[in-house]
Amino acid sequence: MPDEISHNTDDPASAAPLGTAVDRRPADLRPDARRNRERVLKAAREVFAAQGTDAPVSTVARRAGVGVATLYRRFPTRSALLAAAFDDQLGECATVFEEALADPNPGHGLYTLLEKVCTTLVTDRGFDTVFMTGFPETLDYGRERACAEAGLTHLVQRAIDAGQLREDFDTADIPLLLLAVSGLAGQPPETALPAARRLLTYLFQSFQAHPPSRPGPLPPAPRMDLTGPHRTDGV
Amino acid sequence: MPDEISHNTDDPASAAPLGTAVDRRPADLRPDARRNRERVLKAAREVFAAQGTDAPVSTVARRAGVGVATLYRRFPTRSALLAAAFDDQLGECATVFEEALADPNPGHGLYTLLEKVCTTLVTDRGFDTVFMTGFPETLDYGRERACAEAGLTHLVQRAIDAGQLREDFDTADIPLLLLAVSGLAGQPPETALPAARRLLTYLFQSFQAHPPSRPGPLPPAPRMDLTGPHRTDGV
DNA sequence: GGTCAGGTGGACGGTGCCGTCCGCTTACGT
DNA sequence: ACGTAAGCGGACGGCACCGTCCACCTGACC
Repeated sequence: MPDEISHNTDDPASAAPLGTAVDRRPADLRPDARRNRERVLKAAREVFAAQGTDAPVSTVARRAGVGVATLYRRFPTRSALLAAAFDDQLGECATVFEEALADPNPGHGLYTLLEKVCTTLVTDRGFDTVFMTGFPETLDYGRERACAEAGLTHLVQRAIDAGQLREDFDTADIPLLLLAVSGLAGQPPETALPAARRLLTYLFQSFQAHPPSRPGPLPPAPRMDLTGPHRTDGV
Repeated sequence: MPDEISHNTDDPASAAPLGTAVDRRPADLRPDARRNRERVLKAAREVFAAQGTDAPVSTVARRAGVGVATLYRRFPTRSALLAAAFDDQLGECATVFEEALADPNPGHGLYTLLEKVCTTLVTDRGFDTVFMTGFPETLDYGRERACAEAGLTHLVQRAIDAGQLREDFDTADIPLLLLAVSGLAGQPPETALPAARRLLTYLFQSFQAHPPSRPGPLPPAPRMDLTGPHRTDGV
Protein backbone atom coordinates (compact mmCIF):
# COMPACT_ATOMS: atom_id res chain seq x y z
CA MET A 1 0.00 0.00 0.00
CA PRO A 2 1.56 3.28 -1.00
CA ASP A 3 1.18 5.17 2.23
CA GLU A 4 3.83 7.48 3.53
CA ILE A 5 5.75 7.95 0.39
CA SER A 6 8.85 9.99 1.13
CA HIS A 7 7.59 13.51 1.53
CA ASN A 8 9.88 16.48 1.51
CA THR A 9 10.23 17.73 5.00
CA ASP A 10 12.04 20.94 4.02
CA ASP A 11 14.65 19.63 6.39
CA PRO A 12 18.19 20.11 5.14
CA ALA A 13 19.18 16.77 6.61
CA SER A 14 16.81 14.97 4.27
CA ALA A 15 18.68 15.92 1.13
CA ALA A 16 18.15 13.25 -1.48
CA PRO A 17 21.56 11.65 -1.97
CA LEU A 18 20.32 9.94 -5.10
CA GLY A 19 21.09 11.17 -8.56
CA THR A 20 17.52 12.29 -9.03
CA ALA A 21 17.91 15.25 -6.69
CA VAL A 22 16.36 17.65 -9.15
CA ASP A 23 14.15 19.42 -6.66
CA ARG A 24 16.61 21.53 -4.78
CA ARG A 25 15.56 22.41 -1.26
CA PRO A 26 13.37 25.51 -1.29
CA ALA A 27 15.44 27.12 1.45
CA ASP A 28 18.31 27.62 -0.98
CA LEU A 29 16.16 29.47 -3.44
CA ARG A 30 16.05 33.17 -3.90
CA PRO A 31 12.96 34.51 -2.16
CA ASP A 32 11.15 35.38 -5.37
CA ALA A 33 11.85 31.94 -6.74
CA ARG A 34 10.68 30.42 -3.52
CA ARG A 35 7.47 32.37 -3.71
CA ASN A 36 6.92 31.25 -7.30
CA ARG A 37 7.56 27.69 -6.31
CA GLU A 38 4.81 27.93 -3.73
CA ARG A 39 2.47 29.52 -6.22
CA VAL A 40 3.11 26.74 -8.69
CA LEU A 41 2.45 24.08 -6.10
CA LYS A 42 -0.76 25.75 -5.01
CA ALA A 43 -1.93 26.05 -8.60
CA ALA A 44 -0.94 22.46 -9.29
CA ARG A 45 -2.93 21.21 -6.34
CA GLU A 46 -5.97 23.15 -7.47
CA VAL A 47 -5.76 22.19 -11.10
CA PHE A 48 -4.99 18.53 -10.54
CA ALA A 49 -7.68 18.25 -7.89
CA ALA A 50 -10.24 19.75 -10.24
CA GLN A 51 -9.23 18.22 -13.56
CA GLY A 52 -7.25 15.14 -12.72
CA THR A 53 -3.66 14.28 -13.42
CA ASP A 54 -4.09 14.66 -17.15
CA ALA A 55 -4.42 18.40 -16.91
CA PRO A 56 -1.88 20.17 -19.12
CA VAL A 57 1.15 21.58 -17.39
CA SER A 58 0.63 24.91 -19.12
CA THR A 59 -2.67 25.29 -17.31
CA VAL A 60 -0.91 25.00 -14.02
CA ALA A 61 1.66 27.55 -15.11
CA ARG A 62 -0.98 30.00 -16.27
CA ARG A 63 -2.95 29.62 -13.07
CA ALA A 64 0.19 30.18 -11.06
CA GLY A 65 0.91 33.29 -13.08
CA VAL A 66 4.33 32.07 -14.18
CA GLY A 67 5.82 30.93 -17.44
CA VAL A 68 6.17 27.31 -18.39
CA ALA A 69 9.92 27.47 -18.18
CA THR A 70 9.79 28.50 -14.54
CA LEU A 71 7.64 25.56 -13.75
CA TYR A 72 9.84 23.13 -15.61
CA ARG A 73 12.90 24.53 -13.91
CA ARG A 74 11.56 23.50 -10.51
CA PHE A 75 9.79 20.36 -11.59
CA PRO A 76 11.61 18.98 -14.58
CA THR A 77 8.97 16.45 -15.41
CA ARG A 78 5.27 16.07 -15.11
CA SER A 79 5.68 13.28 -12.57
CA ALA A 80 7.88 15.44 -10.39
CA LEU A 81 5.24 18.13 -10.33
CA LEU A 82 2.55 15.66 -9.45
CA ALA A 83 4.60 14.07 -6.75
CA ALA A 84 5.45 17.45 -5.24
CA ALA A 85 1.89 18.71 -5.48
CA PHE A 86 0.49 15.75 -3.61
CA ASP A 87 3.39 15.46 -1.28
CA ASP A 88 1.68 16.88 1.77
CA GLN A 89 -1.40 14.78 1.17
CA LEU A 90 0.82 11.75 1.05
CA GLY A 91 2.44 12.90 4.26
CA GLU A 92 -0.94 13.29 5.88
CA CYS A 93 -1.69 9.77 4.77
CA ALA A 94 1.39 8.56 6.55
CA THR A 95 0.33 10.32 9.74
CA VAL A 96 -3.13 8.84 9.60
CA PHE A 97 -1.56 5.50 8.94
CA GLU A 98 0.61 5.69 12.00
CA GLU A 99 -2.33 6.78 14.09
CA ALA A 100 -4.21 3.75 12.86
CA LEU A 101 -1.37 1.46 13.80
CA ALA A 102 -1.23 3.02 17.25
CA ASP A 103 -4.94 2.70 17.87
CA PRO A 104 -5.54 0.16 20.67
CA ASN A 105 -8.74 -0.88 18.93
CA PRO A 106 -7.52 -2.32 15.63
CA GLY A 107 -10.94 -2.45 14.00
CA HIS A 108 -11.57 1.18 14.78
CA GLY A 109 -8.09 2.11 13.64
CA LEU A 110 -8.54 0.35 10.36
CA TYR A 111 -11.92 1.91 9.78
CA THR A 112 -10.86 5.47 10.44
CA LEU A 113 -7.75 4.98 8.35
CA LEU A 114 -9.73 3.80 5.36
CA GLU A 115 -12.40 6.37 5.91
CA LYS A 116 -9.88 9.18 5.74
CA VAL A 117 -7.93 7.83 2.83
CA CYS A 118 -11.11 7.21 0.90
CA THR A 119 -12.33 10.72 1.59
CA THR A 120 -9.17 12.17 0.11
CA LEU A 121 -9.30 9.74 -2.76
CA VAL A 122 -12.75 10.90 -3.71
CA THR A 123 -12.44 14.58 -2.91
CA ASP A 124 -9.20 15.29 -4.67
CA ARG A 125 -9.38 14.23 -8.20
CA GLY A 126 -5.99 13.07 -9.33
CA PHE A 127 -4.87 12.02 -5.89
CA ASP A 128 -5.98 8.55 -6.79
CA THR A 129 -3.52 8.40 -9.65
CA VAL A 130 -0.64 9.55 -7.50
CA PHE A 131 -1.65 7.35 -4.63
CA MET A 132 -2.15 4.26 -6.71
CA THR A 133 0.79 4.51 -9.04
CA GLY A 134 3.19 6.06 -6.54
CA PHE A 135 5.61 7.14 -9.24
CA PRO A 136 8.29 4.50 -8.97
CA GLU A 137 10.67 6.69 -10.98
CA THR A 138 10.29 9.82 -8.92
CA LEU A 139 10.01 8.60 -5.36
CA ASP A 140 11.79 5.84 -3.54
CA TYR A 141 8.72 3.84 -3.32
CA GLY A 142 9.67 0.31 -2.45
CA ARG A 143 10.87 0.67 1.10
CA GLU A 144 8.03 2.83 2.36
CA ARG A 145 5.57 0.69 0.60
CA ALA A 146 6.87 -2.54 2.01
CA CYS A 147 6.87 -1.00 5.46
CA ALA A 148 3.30 0.21 5.07
CA GLU A 149 2.23 -3.15 3.76
CA ALA A 150 3.75 -4.94 6.71
CA GLY A 151 2.08 -2.57 9.14
CA LEU A 152 -1.21 -3.02 7.44
CA THR A 153 -0.97 -6.79 7.53
CA HIS A 154 -0.23 -6.59 11.20
CA LEU A 155 -3.17 -4.30 11.83
CA VAL A 156 -5.48 -6.60 9.92
CA GLN A 157 -4.24 -9.62 11.83
CA ARG A 158 -4.82 -7.85 15.13
CA ALA A 159 -8.35 -7.01 14.07
CA ILE A 160 -9.02 -10.61 13.11
CA ASP A 161 -7.60 -11.88 16.40
CA ALA A 162 -9.78 -9.40 18.26
CA GLY A 163 -12.82 -10.89 16.54
CA GLN A 164 -13.55 -7.67 14.69
CA LEU A 165 -12.82 -8.90 11.21
CA ARG A 166 -13.97 -12.14 9.68
CA GLU A 167 -11.42 -14.92 9.49
CA ASP A 168 -11.29 -14.98 5.74
CA PHE A 169 -10.54 -11.29 5.43
CA ASP A 170 -7.38 -10.78 3.44
CA THR A 171 -4.93 -7.90 3.42
CA ALA A 172 -5.41 -7.79 -0.32
CA ASP A 173 -8.99 -6.75 0.34
CA ILE A 174 -7.72 -3.32 1.21
CA PRO A 175 -6.27 -2.48 -2.18
CA LEU A 176 -9.48 -3.97 -3.50
CA LEU A 177 -11.53 -1.55 -1.45
CA LEU A 178 -9.28 1.35 -2.41
CA LEU A 179 -9.60 0.56 -6.06
CA ALA A 180 -13.34 0.28 -5.74
CA VAL A 181 -13.61 3.63 -4.05
CA SER A 182 -11.37 5.23 -6.61
CA GLY A 183 -13.92 4.16 -9.17
CA LEU A 184 -16.18 6.79 -7.66
CA ALA A 185 -13.56 9.49 -8.03
CA GLY A 186 -14.89 10.61 -11.39
CA GLN A 187 -18.15 11.80 -9.90
CA PRO A 188 -18.52 15.36 -8.68
CA PRO A 189 -17.36 15.50 -5.06
CA GLU A 190 -20.76 16.31 -3.61
CA THR A 191 -22.10 12.94 -4.74
CA ALA A 192 -18.84 11.02 -4.67
CA LEU A 193 -18.26 11.65 -1.00
CA PRO A 194 -21.57 10.28 0.32
CA ALA A 195 -21.28 7.48 -2.20
CA ALA A 196 -17.89 6.53 -0.87
CA ARG A 197 -19.17 6.61 2.68
CA ARG A 198 -22.08 4.39 1.84
CA LEU A 199 -19.90 1.93 -0.03
CA LEU A 200 -17.47 1.84 2.85
CA THR A 201 -20.30 1.16 5.29
CA TYR A 202 -21.64 -1.67 3.19
CA LEU A 203 -18.21 -3.21 2.96
CA PHE A 204 -17.37 -2.87 6.62
CA GLN A 205 -20.62 -4.47 7.57
CA SER A 206 -19.56 -7.35 5.40
CA PHE A 207 -16.11 -7.43 6.92
CA GLN A 208 -17.45 -8.04 10.41
CA ALA A 209 -16.80 -11.42 11.95
CA HIS A 210 -20.21 -11.65 13.57
CA PRO A 211 -22.78 -9.54 11.77
CA PRO A 212 -25.86 -8.57 13.80
CA SER A 213 -29.09 -10.21 12.69
CA ARG A 214 -30.34 -6.85 11.52
CA PRO A 215 -27.77 -4.85 9.56
CA GLY A 216 -26.70 -1.48 10.95
CA PRO A 217 -27.80 1.84 9.51
CA LEU A 218 -26.38 3.25 6.29
CA PRO A 219 -25.45 6.79 5.35
CA PRO A 220 -27.83 8.21 2.75
CA ALA A 221 -27.58 7.16 -0.90
CA PRO A 222 -26.79 10.01 -3.26
CA ARG A 223 -28.51 10.26 -6.62
CA MET A 224 -25.83 9.83 -9.21
CA ASP A 225 -25.73 9.89 -12.95
CA LEU A 226 -22.90 8.04 -14.53
CA THR A 227 -22.78 10.10 -17.68
CA GLY A 228 -19.25 11.20 -18.05
CA PRO A 229 -16.28 11.92 -15.84
CA HIS A 230 -17.58 15.37 -14.84
CA ARG A 231 -14.61 17.59 -15.21
CA THR A 232 -14.94 20.39 -12.73
CA ASP A 233 -13.04 22.83 -14.88
CA GLY A 234 -12.13 25.95 -13.04
CA VAL A 235 -12.17 27.97 -16.27
CA MET B 1 -28.69 2.54 -16.01
CA PRO B 2 -27.54 2.37 -19.60
CA ASP B 3 -28.65 -1.11 -20.45
CA GLU B 4 -30.09 -1.99 -23.80
CA ILE B 5 -28.94 0.98 -25.73
CA SER B 6 -30.33 0.86 -29.24
CA HIS B 7 -28.26 -1.78 -30.96
CA ASN B 8 -28.18 -2.18 -34.68
CA THR B 9 -30.06 -5.26 -35.64
CA ASP B 10 -28.90 -5.27 -39.26
CA ASP B 11 -32.60 -5.30 -39.97
CA PRO B 12 -33.57 -3.07 -42.90
CA ALA B 13 -36.73 -2.05 -41.07
CA SER B 14 -34.69 -0.39 -38.36
CA ALA B 15 -33.36 2.35 -40.61
CA ALA B 16 -32.58 5.39 -38.53
CA PRO B 17 -34.99 8.07 -39.69
CA LEU B 18 -33.05 10.67 -37.76
CA GLY B 19 -30.60 13.06 -39.34
CA THR B 20 -27.73 11.22 -37.78
CA ALA B 21 -28.09 8.24 -40.09
CA VAL B 22 -24.41 8.22 -40.94
CA ASP B 23 -23.98 4.52 -40.52
CA ARG B 24 -25.69 3.22 -43.58
CA ARG B 25 -27.07 -0.25 -43.27
CA PRO B 26 -24.35 -2.80 -44.04
CA ALA B 27 -26.65 -4.68 -46.40
CA ASP B 28 -26.48 -1.80 -48.89
CA LEU B 29 -22.72 -1.86 -48.98
CA ARG B 30 -20.64 -3.33 -51.68
CA PRO B 31 -19.35 -6.70 -50.50
CA ASP B 32 -15.77 -5.55 -50.17
CA ALA B 33 -16.87 -2.55 -48.15
CA ARG B 34 -19.01 -4.74 -46.01
CA ARG B 35 -16.10 -7.03 -45.34
CA ASN B 36 -13.91 -4.09 -44.43
CA ARG B 37 -16.57 -2.78 -42.11
CA GLU B 38 -16.55 -6.07 -40.24
CA ARG B 39 -12.80 -6.08 -40.11
CA VAL B 40 -12.79 -2.59 -38.65
CA LEU B 41 -15.34 -3.53 -36.03
CA LYS B 42 -13.40 -6.61 -35.06
CA ALA B 43 -10.19 -4.64 -34.78
CA ALA B 44 -11.95 -1.91 -32.82
CA ARG B 45 -13.29 -4.42 -30.33
CA GLU B 46 -9.87 -5.91 -29.85
CA VAL B 47 -8.00 -2.65 -29.57
CA PHE B 48 -10.50 -0.94 -27.31
CA ALA B 49 -10.80 -3.99 -25.11
CA ALA B 50 -7.05 -4.16 -24.72
CA GLN B 51 -6.12 -0.49 -24.51
CA GLY B 52 -9.25 1.32 -23.46
CA THR B 53 -11.31 3.90 -25.25
CA ASP B 54 -8.41 6.28 -25.57
CA ALA B 55 -6.67 4.12 -28.11
CA PRO B 56 -5.91 6.07 -31.29
CA VAL B 57 -8.21 5.49 -34.22
CA SER B 58 -5.25 4.93 -36.48
CA THR B 59 -4.31 1.89 -34.41
CA VAL B 60 -7.67 0.37 -35.11
CA ALA B 61 -7.30 1.11 -38.80
CA ARG B 62 -3.85 -0.41 -38.96
CA ARG B 63 -4.97 -3.52 -37.12
CA ALA B 64 -7.92 -3.84 -39.46
CA GLY B 65 -5.58 -3.52 -42.41
CA VAL B 66 -7.45 -0.55 -43.87
CA GLY B 67 -6.69 3.12 -44.28
CA VAL B 68 -7.90 5.73 -41.85
CA ALA B 69 -10.20 7.21 -44.45
CA THR B 70 -12.04 3.94 -44.85
CA LEU B 71 -12.64 3.80 -41.17
CA TYR B 72 -13.84 7.38 -40.98
CA ARG B 73 -16.13 6.83 -43.92
CA ARG B 74 -18.07 4.20 -42.00
CA PHE B 75 -17.76 5.73 -38.57
CA PRO B 76 -17.48 9.45 -38.97
CA THR B 77 -16.51 10.08 -35.42
CA ARG B 78 -14.69 8.37 -32.67
CA SER B 79 -17.87 8.03 -30.64
CA ALA B 80 -19.65 6.36 -33.52
CA LEU B 81 -16.91 3.80 -33.78
CA LEU B 82 -16.99 3.12 -30.07
CA ALA B 83 -20.74 2.83 -30.03
CA ALA B 84 -20.70 0.45 -32.98
CA ALA B 85 -17.87 -1.61 -31.57
CA PHE B 86 -19.60 -2.19 -28.28
CA ASP B 87 -23.02 -2.45 -29.80
CA ASP B 88 -23.38 -6.18 -29.46
CA GLN B 89 -22.10 -6.14 -25.91
CA LEU B 90 -24.72 -3.55 -25.13
CA GLY B 91 -27.29 -5.74 -26.77
CA GLU B 92 -26.18 -8.68 -24.70
CA CYS B 93 -26.58 -6.47 -21.67
CA ALA B 94 -30.15 -5.80 -22.65
CA THR B 95 -30.83 -9.51 -23.00
CA VAL B 96 -29.36 -10.28 -19.62
CA PHE B 97 -31.36 -7.43 -18.22
CA GLU B 98 -34.60 -8.82 -19.54
CA GLU B 99 -33.75 -12.25 -18.23
CA ALA B 100 -33.19 -10.71 -14.83
CA LEU B 101 -36.55 -8.99 -14.93
CA ALA B 102 -38.21 -12.24 -15.91
CA ASP B 103 -36.57 -14.25 -13.14
CA PRO B 104 -39.21 -15.37 -10.64
CA ASN B 105 -36.62 -15.03 -7.88
CA PRO B 106 -35.81 -11.30 -7.88
CA GLY B 107 -32.76 -11.59 -5.65
CA HIS B 108 -31.26 -14.24 -7.88
CA GLY B 109 -32.15 -12.26 -10.98
CA LEU B 110 -30.48 -9.17 -9.63
CA TYR B 111 -27.39 -11.07 -8.61
CA THR B 112 -26.85 -12.81 -11.90
CA LEU B 113 -27.53 -9.59 -13.76
CA LEU B 114 -24.90 -7.71 -11.83
CA GLU B 115 -22.50 -10.60 -11.93
CA LYS B 116 -22.62 -10.69 -15.70
CA VAL B 117 -22.45 -6.97 -16.23
CA CYS B 118 -19.55 -6.69 -13.82
CA THR B 119 -17.72 -9.47 -15.59
CA THR B 120 -17.95 -7.64 -18.88
CA LEU B 121 -17.05 -4.37 -17.22
CA VAL B 122 -13.85 -5.83 -15.89
CA THR B 123 -12.91 -8.06 -18.76
CA ASP B 124 -13.36 -5.63 -21.59
CA ARG B 125 -11.37 -2.57 -20.98
CA GLY B 126 -13.17 0.40 -22.45
CA PHE B 127 -16.58 -1.15 -22.13
CA ASP B 128 -16.91 0.71 -18.88
CA THR B 129 -16.55 4.04 -20.63
CA VAL B 130 -19.14 3.20 -23.20
CA PHE B 131 -21.46 1.68 -20.67
CA MET B 132 -21.19 4.50 -18.22
CA THR B 133 -21.30 7.45 -20.56
CA GLY B 134 -23.64 5.92 -23.09
CA PHE B 135 -22.80 8.52 -25.71
CA PRO B 136 -25.77 10.85 -25.51
CA GLU B 137 -24.85 12.34 -28.88
CA THR B 138 -24.59 9.11 -30.77
CA LEU B 139 -27.35 6.97 -29.39
CA ASP B 140 -30.86 7.80 -28.30
CA TYR B 141 -30.06 7.18 -24.78
CA GLY B 142 -32.80 8.71 -22.68
CA ARG B 143 -35.70 6.45 -23.49
CA GLU B 144 -33.88 3.14 -23.10
CA ARG B 145 -32.22 4.38 -20.01
CA ALA B 146 -35.43 5.51 -18.36
CA CYS B 147 -36.99 2.18 -19.23
CA ALA B 148 -34.08 0.25 -17.79
CA GLU B 149 -34.11 2.35 -14.68
CA ALA B 150 -37.79 1.75 -14.12
CA GLY B 151 -37.34 -1.98 -14.59
CA LEU B 152 -34.45 -2.00 -12.22
CA THR B 153 -36.37 -0.12 -9.54
CA HIS B 154 -39.15 -2.62 -9.89
CA LEU B 155 -36.78 -5.54 -9.59
CA VAL B 156 -35.19 -4.05 -6.51
CA GLN B 157 -38.56 -3.43 -4.93
CA ARG B 158 -39.59 -7.01 -5.59
CA ALA B 159 -36.41 -8.25 -3.95
CA ILE B 160 -37.03 -6.08 -0.92
CA ASP B 161 -40.62 -7.26 -0.65
CA ALA B 162 -39.44 -10.83 -0.89
CA GLY B 163 -37.17 -10.23 2.09
CA GLN B 164 -34.05 -10.77 0.01
CA LEU B 165 -32.72 -7.25 0.16
CA ARG B 166 -32.50 -5.05 3.22
CA GLU B 167 -35.16 -2.39 3.58
CA ASP B 168 -32.76 0.49 3.21
CA PHE B 169 -31.33 -0.75 -0.05
CA ASP B 170 -31.66 1.93 -2.71
CA THR B 171 -31.77 1.65 -6.46
CA ALA B 172 -28.96 4.16 -6.53
CA ASP B 173 -26.79 1.52 -4.88
CA ILE B 174 -26.58 -0.22 -8.21
CA PRO B 175 -24.81 2.56 -10.07
CA LEU B 176 -22.70 2.80 -6.94
CA LEU B 177 -21.74 -0.84 -7.23
CA LEU B 178 -21.11 -0.53 -10.95
CA LEU B 179 -18.86 2.44 -10.46
CA ALA B 180 -16.99 0.63 -7.72
CA VAL B 181 -16.42 -2.39 -9.92
CA SER B 182 -15.32 -0.24 -12.80
CA GLY B 183 -12.60 1.01 -10.51
CA LEU B 184 -11.07 -2.44 -10.87
CA ALA B 185 -11.14 -2.28 -14.63
CA GLY B 186 -7.62 -0.93 -14.86
CA GLN B 187 -6.13 -4.11 -13.46
CA PRO B 188 -5.10 -6.92 -15.77
CA PRO B 189 -8.13 -9.15 -16.36
CA GLU B 190 -6.70 -12.17 -14.57
CA THR B 191 -6.67 -10.31 -11.28
CA ALA B 192 -9.54 -7.92 -12.00
CA LEU B 193 -12.03 -10.70 -12.54
CA PRO B 194 -11.57 -12.51 -9.22
CA ALA B 195 -11.33 -9.15 -7.53
CA ALA B 196 -14.69 -8.12 -8.97
CA ARG B 197 -16.23 -11.39 -7.87
CA ARG B 198 -14.95 -11.00 -4.36
CA LEU B 199 -16.13 -7.41 -4.15
CA LEU B 200 -19.54 -8.41 -5.44
CA THR B 201 -19.78 -11.16 -2.86
CA TYR B 202 -18.86 -8.83 -0.04
CA LEU B 203 -21.46 -6.35 -1.18
CA PHE B 204 -24.21 -8.86 -1.68
CA GLN B 205 -23.65 -10.26 1.75
CA SER B 206 -24.16 -6.75 2.99
CA PHE B 207 -27.26 -6.27 0.90
CA GLN B 208 -29.05 -9.19 2.53
CA ALA B 209 -32.01 -8.37 4.75
CA HIS B 210 -31.14 -11.03 7.31
CA PRO B 211 -27.46 -11.90 7.27
CA PRO B 212 -26.55 -15.27 8.77
CA SER B 213 -24.66 -15.14 12.05
CA ARG B 214 -21.60 -16.49 10.28
CA PRO B 215 -20.90 -14.82 6.92
CA GLY B 216 -20.93 -17.01 3.83
CA PRO B 217 -17.79 -18.06 1.95
CA LEU B 218 -15.86 -15.71 -0.31
CA PRO B 219 -14.19 -16.31 -3.63
CA PRO B 220 -10.39 -16.14 -3.32
CA ALA B 221 -8.61 -12.80 -3.01
CA PRO B 222 -6.21 -12.10 -5.86
CA ARG B 223 -2.85 -10.48 -5.17
CA MET B 224 -2.94 -7.14 -6.85
CA ASP B 225 -0.49 -4.34 -7.27
CA LEU B 226 -1.96 -0.96 -7.91
CA THR B 227 0.97 0.43 -9.78
CA GLY B 228 -0.38 1.76 -13.00
CA PRO B 229 -3.24 1.13 -15.35
CA HIS B 230 -1.59 -1.91 -16.94
CA ARG B 231 -2.02 -1.38 -20.63
CA THR B 232 -2.29 -4.75 -22.25
CA ASP B 233 -0.86 -3.57 -25.52
CA GLY B 234 -1.28 -6.15 -28.20
CA VAL B 235 1.54 -4.41 -30.15
C1' DG C 1 26.03 51.33 -8.18
C1' DG C 2 28.00 47.52 -10.62
C1' DT C 3 28.31 42.73 -11.66
C1' DC C 4 26.64 38.37 -12.24
C1' DA C 5 24.59 33.96 -10.90
C1' DG C 6 20.22 32.82 -10.53
C1' DG C 7 15.56 33.55 -12.17
C1' DT C 8 12.05 34.50 -15.75
C1' DG C 9 8.79 34.23 -19.74
C1' DG C 10 7.61 33.54 -24.38
C1' DA C 11 8.73 31.44 -28.49
C1' DC C 12 9.93 27.32 -30.55
C1' DG C 13 10.60 22.46 -32.40
C1' DG C 14 8.85 17.85 -31.78
C1' DT C 15 5.23 14.52 -31.38
C1' DG C 16 0.83 12.19 -31.59
C1' DC C 17 -3.66 12.42 -32.60
C1' DC C 18 -7.94 13.86 -35.20
C1' DG C 19 -10.62 14.15 -39.19
C1' DT C 20 -10.54 15.56 -44.33
C1' DC C 21 -9.16 15.66 -49.16
C1' DC C 22 -7.93 13.83 -53.49
C1' DG C 23 -6.37 10.91 -57.00
C1' DC C 24 -6.34 5.93 -57.84
C1' DT C 25 -8.78 1.23 -57.77
C1' DT C 26 -12.53 -1.98 -57.95
C1' DA C 27 -17.03 -4.04 -58.33
C1' DC C 28 -21.21 -3.98 -60.75
C1' DG C 29 -24.59 -3.05 -64.62
C1' DT C 30 -25.08 -2.92 -69.56
C1' DA D 1 -15.42 -4.56 -72.56
C1' DC D 2 -16.29 -0.57 -70.63
C1' DG D 3 -18.31 3.41 -67.95
C1' DT D 4 -19.57 4.82 -63.62
C1' DA D 5 -20.21 5.21 -58.91
C1' DA D 6 -18.73 3.39 -54.81
C1' DG D 7 -14.73 2.36 -52.23
C1' DC D 8 -10.00 2.97 -50.98
C1' DG D 9 -5.49 4.63 -48.73
C1' DG D 10 -1.94 7.86 -47.88
C1' DA D 11 -0.88 12.43 -47.31
C1' DC D 12 -2.15 16.47 -45.29
C1' DG D 13 -3.58 20.57 -42.23
C1' DG D 14 -4.93 21.55 -37.63
C1' DC D 15 -4.60 21.18 -32.87
C1' DA D 16 -2.97 20.34 -28.17
C1' DC D 17 0.48 19.17 -25.50
C1' DC D 18 5.37 18.41 -23.98
C1' DG D 19 9.78 20.02 -22.75
C1' DT D 20 13.80 23.15 -24.25
C1' DC D 21 16.24 27.30 -25.58
C1' DC D 22 17.54 31.85 -25.34
C1' DA D 23 17.47 36.68 -24.62
C1' DC D 24 16.07 39.58 -21.10
C1' DC D 25 15.30 40.79 -15.73
C1' DT D 26 16.59 41.05 -10.65
C1' DG D 27 18.08 40.51 -6.26
C1' DA D 28 22.26 39.69 -3.41
C1' DC D 29 26.78 40.80 -2.55
C1' DC D 30 30.96 43.65 -3.15
